[in-house]
Formats: sequence, C-alpha cells, structure tokens
Amino acid sequence: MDTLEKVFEPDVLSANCPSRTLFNHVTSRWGVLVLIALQNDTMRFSELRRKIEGVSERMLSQTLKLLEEDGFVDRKAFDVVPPHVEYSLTPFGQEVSKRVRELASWIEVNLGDILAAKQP
Amino acid sequence: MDTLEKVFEPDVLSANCPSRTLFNHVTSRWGVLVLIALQNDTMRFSELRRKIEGVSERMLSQTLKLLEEDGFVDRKAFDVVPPHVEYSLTPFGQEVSKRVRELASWIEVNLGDILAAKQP
DNA sequence: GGAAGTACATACAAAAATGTAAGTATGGAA
DNA sequence: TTCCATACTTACATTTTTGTATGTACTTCC
Repeated sequence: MDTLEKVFEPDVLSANCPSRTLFNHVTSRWGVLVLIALQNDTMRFSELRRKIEGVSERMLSQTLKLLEEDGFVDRKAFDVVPPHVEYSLTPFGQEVSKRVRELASWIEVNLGDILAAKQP
Repeated sequence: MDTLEKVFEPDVLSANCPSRTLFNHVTSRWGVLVLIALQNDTMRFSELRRKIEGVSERMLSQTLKLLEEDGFVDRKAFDVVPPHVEYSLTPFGQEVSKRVRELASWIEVNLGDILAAKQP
C-alpha cells in the first residue's frame, strides 16, 4: 500500500467536510420529502407539490434545484406551452432515497409505540 | 377484520401526521449528528460538543432535549459538582440512529463519485 | 370571454433557526 | 488567587429559512 494513501476521510461530523454539506441537503426539511416522493415515480412539479403536503412553490423549486446540482435529481424539460417538466431520481438519488425511505418507514411503522412511550 | 380498522395510516408526506414531526426532529440539522455521535457511546455534554464540530451549546442542549422528549435519547444526571451528565440512545434511538448512520455512510463512501459526477 | 392549469422567478415580509455573550455554583490545578 | 472545566440557561442580535403575492405566456375548458 502506498504510504500517502487515504489522506482524507469523509466524515459528516467534521464541519468542513463536503459530505456534511451533501448530508445537510439530503436531510433538509423538504429534501427528505422530495427524495421520498420521487422514489418510484417520475413526477411533474405540480404533482410533487400536491404530494408533499405543505411545500410552497418557492421551497419546492429551491429544493429541487439543490438536489439537481448535487446530482440526485434529474430534470427533463419539454419545450412546450404550457410548460411540461419531469423530475426523477438519478441512480445516486435512488440510493439515498432508499435509505431515507427506510428511516421514514421505521418511524411510520413504530409511531404508535414511540408516541405511547413518551408521557411528559 | 373489523370494518373500522386502520382509520389512520402514518405518512410523513402528510402535513399533520405526527410521524412528520418526529421525522423532522430526527432529520434536523443537529438531530442527525447527535444520533450519529451517540450511536456506540454514552457521552457527556461537552464530549458531544467536541465531537459534533460546529454545534453551539445552545443548539446542542436544545436538540438533546427534543430528542429526549421524543424518546430517542436518555439523559442521566449525577448530582455532583461540577455537573456530570451522560447521554445515550434509548432502544428506539438506536433504531433510528442505525438508519441515519447508513445514509451518512453511503454519502461518505460515495462522496468522491458524487462530487466527480457534478460539473456545473 | 373569463377562469384555471403549467412551471417557474422575483420582491418583500414574516417566522424560525442559530449564534454570541454572559451568568451560575463549585472544585481542582497552576 | 486566578483560571479552567462542567452543564446548562437566558437575553439579545443576526442569519437563514420559509411563506405570500404577483407576474409570465399560452392553452383548454366552460
């Protein structure tokens, strides 16, 4: 093995690590939900908006743009009027989405028990 | 089966679903990092603060309190001076932590490829 | 002919998150 | 005896996030 290998180890606990930035984008309030919503479908902007209850147009487009820049979301625009744009996950996006989904599902499935366990 | 069963299905995509609230806490900026930091250890407040680069005392204690209320973090205070408090994950906390860790690890491991794939 | 739907951008305002600094009580090290 | 460490809390200031409203260009439905 080369003596100079592995100079840098990604770590989300390190303030300046690029993985932390990506992690923040992915786990952002609307980011997680976009990833979940797109998991098995290609969707249009307004479909996403209806599916993710509570997002404003502003936040949705901002979040989509960020995830697109990071390479997790693919945007396909058709040059027609009225506009038609389709969003989907890239292969990278599908990987993160899968893991976000697992977290969300665990919470959904165990919601009853979690709620029952806390009595403040 | 009872005709009235399953009146309510938890869904993080629903604005008012309690699972959404929990999900938001868990995926909050510092929440994810606390869950990761506590995964295999019991830690004291200032240890956590040093481990999670960039958290302020204020945010750390706020986040710990929230996760404690949700039942994911356990707080054990010893009545001595100077104060001594130990934080750890509850069984529920370990479950969510595991899943958050998997997401973070995937990003860390694939960081190079993700970064290489984007050229804006 | 007017309303609604489409996929946004933009300006402005309000709300929420976060940081900073200071304070607390006490013991131990220098 | 002054400073540091501990685990916070509180007040205050700043930053970031989020929402609201409006506009666009055109088509289709009623």
